[in-house]
Amino acid sequence: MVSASVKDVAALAGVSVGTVSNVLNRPQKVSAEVTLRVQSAIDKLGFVRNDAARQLRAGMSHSIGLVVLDAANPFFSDLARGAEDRAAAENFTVLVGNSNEDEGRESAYLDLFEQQRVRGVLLSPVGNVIPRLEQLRRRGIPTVLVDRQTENTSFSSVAVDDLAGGEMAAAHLLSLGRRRIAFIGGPASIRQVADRLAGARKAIDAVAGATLEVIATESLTVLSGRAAGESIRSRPEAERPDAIFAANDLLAVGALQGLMLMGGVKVPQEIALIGYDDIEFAAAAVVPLSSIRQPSALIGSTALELLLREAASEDGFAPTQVVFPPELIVRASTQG
Amino acid sequence: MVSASVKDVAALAGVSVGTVSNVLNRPQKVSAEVTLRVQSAIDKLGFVRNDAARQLRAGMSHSIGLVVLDAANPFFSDLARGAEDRAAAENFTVLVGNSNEDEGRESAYLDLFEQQRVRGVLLSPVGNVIPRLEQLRRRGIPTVLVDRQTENTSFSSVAVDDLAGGEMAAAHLLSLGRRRIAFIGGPASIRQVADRLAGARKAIDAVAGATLEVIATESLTVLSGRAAGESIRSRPEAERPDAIFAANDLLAVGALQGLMLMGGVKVPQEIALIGYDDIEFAAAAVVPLSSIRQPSALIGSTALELLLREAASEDGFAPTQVVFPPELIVRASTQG
DNA sequence: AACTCGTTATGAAACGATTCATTGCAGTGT
DNA sequence: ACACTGCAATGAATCGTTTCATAACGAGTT
Repeated sequence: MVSASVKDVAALAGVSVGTVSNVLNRPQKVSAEVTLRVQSAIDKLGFVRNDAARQLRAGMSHSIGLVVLDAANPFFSDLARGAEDRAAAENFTVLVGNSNEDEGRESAYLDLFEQQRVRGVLLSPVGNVIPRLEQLRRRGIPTVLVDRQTENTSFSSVAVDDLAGGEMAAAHLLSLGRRRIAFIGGPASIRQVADRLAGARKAIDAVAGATLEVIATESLTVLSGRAAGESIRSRPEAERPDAIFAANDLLAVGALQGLMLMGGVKVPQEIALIGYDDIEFAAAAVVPLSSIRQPSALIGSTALELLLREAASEDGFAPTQVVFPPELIVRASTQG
Repeated sequence: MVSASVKDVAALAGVSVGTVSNVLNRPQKVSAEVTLRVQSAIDKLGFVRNDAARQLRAGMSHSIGLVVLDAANPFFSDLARGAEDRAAAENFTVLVGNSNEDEGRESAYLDLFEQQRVRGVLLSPVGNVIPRLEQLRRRGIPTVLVDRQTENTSFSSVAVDDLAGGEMAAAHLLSLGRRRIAFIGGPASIRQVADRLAGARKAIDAVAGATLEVIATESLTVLSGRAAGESIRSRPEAERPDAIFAANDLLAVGALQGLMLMGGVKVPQEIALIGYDDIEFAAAAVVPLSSIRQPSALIGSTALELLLREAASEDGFAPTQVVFPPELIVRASTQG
């Protein structure tokens, strides 16, 4: 026998299976003496509940499915952590799937979660999943979208206001007296990039004499940022911007390297620099980076809470859109 | 009714439940005509298999549990990816738990995995878990240790030879003609750190006139590395080492920053620098970093394969220890 | 016509935990 | 002595899938 069942425990303790179950789930219903006997039988046999049987009977699992775009991205691992901690507090487990920005993998994880009868799904979507999510909902599995504001208000979502974040970053640079601002970022097809740029433009348009230059990059990586930084450094001094807003911290770190290479441009004296995301590495850069912080863990925990509330309520739950404000973190790269 | 069962499908298709199950699991046993009828019933009802019921019947799940020390560490996320990909190929799912170097969380995940009746566990251990693993084994759940060579040969393990890696790194520096080597790393209680240092010492002792200086750090972070780098830069030129081996890439990146600050020490002209792990960021550093690459994804996939083999075999499986050789990656920080 | 295969399809049993209507029993009150 | 209350414990039924011994049926052999 590989593992003991309630039946074995009941036999050894000389009680019925129902009583064993009561000891496990409603201890107050069972007399102290019997509880003791059952407990010692459990210990002796090394009994461990079979989750599959519990779930089958319960009809639903105690798990939440989470699909992220990129498990290696600190933003998502923080988000996942936030969700997991919140879930643990409610006695739920989070199953994490990494779609790697691939629609096929995303879909495979949704299938898996459906088979597992998860209580709900947290999703940072790749493609147009709305029809699939509507199907899930019809089968009693609610979804909350994370890191994406959606036009479709029939689903709950938790996101950060990237427009406000972009505005905040640009306004900070303007408040330092900088007027020739460069935005580094791309591809423009990524919503976050577009929103952050739009926010920056809004702030800059509001100040007379301030100009915005957009330096497009192919990706949101350190390498792309470095190339952008180097191209700025190689310009005649008069043609350089006096401040840079990078669409994320990886770009900013790269830009910093590109600018400082060979005793080049001084940051922040000649060019002030601000990034976005406030990843752990930002504070540890050669010149500690100012950044716009996103409450990644809070996004995760909030999304999970919304999801559980939605799952608990009978149909007719009103979808809720939560948008967090970003936060400005000032460090050396925009000081002095 | 929230979701349809085989019974509903059978009724609609006008066949027995056994036949529906056969369509799902042994299609060749069922006539084409019936298969068609069942399939269309499945589609019409939106039937989705209930995994809990399958598992209950099967007695074991199709999942593998994986507990890592730090989900945010690229090394572990790569390892997890390797394991997941290999698992997917065998139709298994990997449940990832993050112990965050906490014994309590580690233990909680092992409990959870046991309740889920996972097929096996992949573990990067925190404390002394051997007794717990022996208990698991007695209950039919095998374990493979990852990223840890263990004296205890009763369990399979997959790891990298850190001694050889350290030796390789130091030998590379020596081959450049450098003789005053500094090792940056700590705390010494971490086995990986100790092994890498021991390997370096071995290589250095073999070369007459070569010296090794150990600069202890509190942690394996960018910040610690930077402090070490700055302390070296602030020395009189004659007392500086001519090469540095950092215990991991985060330290190396930090050291690089500390050295280059304010047009300081030139890397690699004045001081050559090599790190360890070959994280993605290493290639993107101000001066691209040489490093010792660990095959993280390969470790994950190999561990998973060992585990499945062990799980499939009846008792009496001979535990296997796999040790991978590290690989030297030469970049600008040790060239020229 | 009786028979043996071979191919399909059947449906009851089993997996293990939980639930709930029911029973047993001791104690109270009349 | 009887009824009543309340607490403990019982055990059969249930969840949905898979399995396997059995049945049904048609085709081919004698």
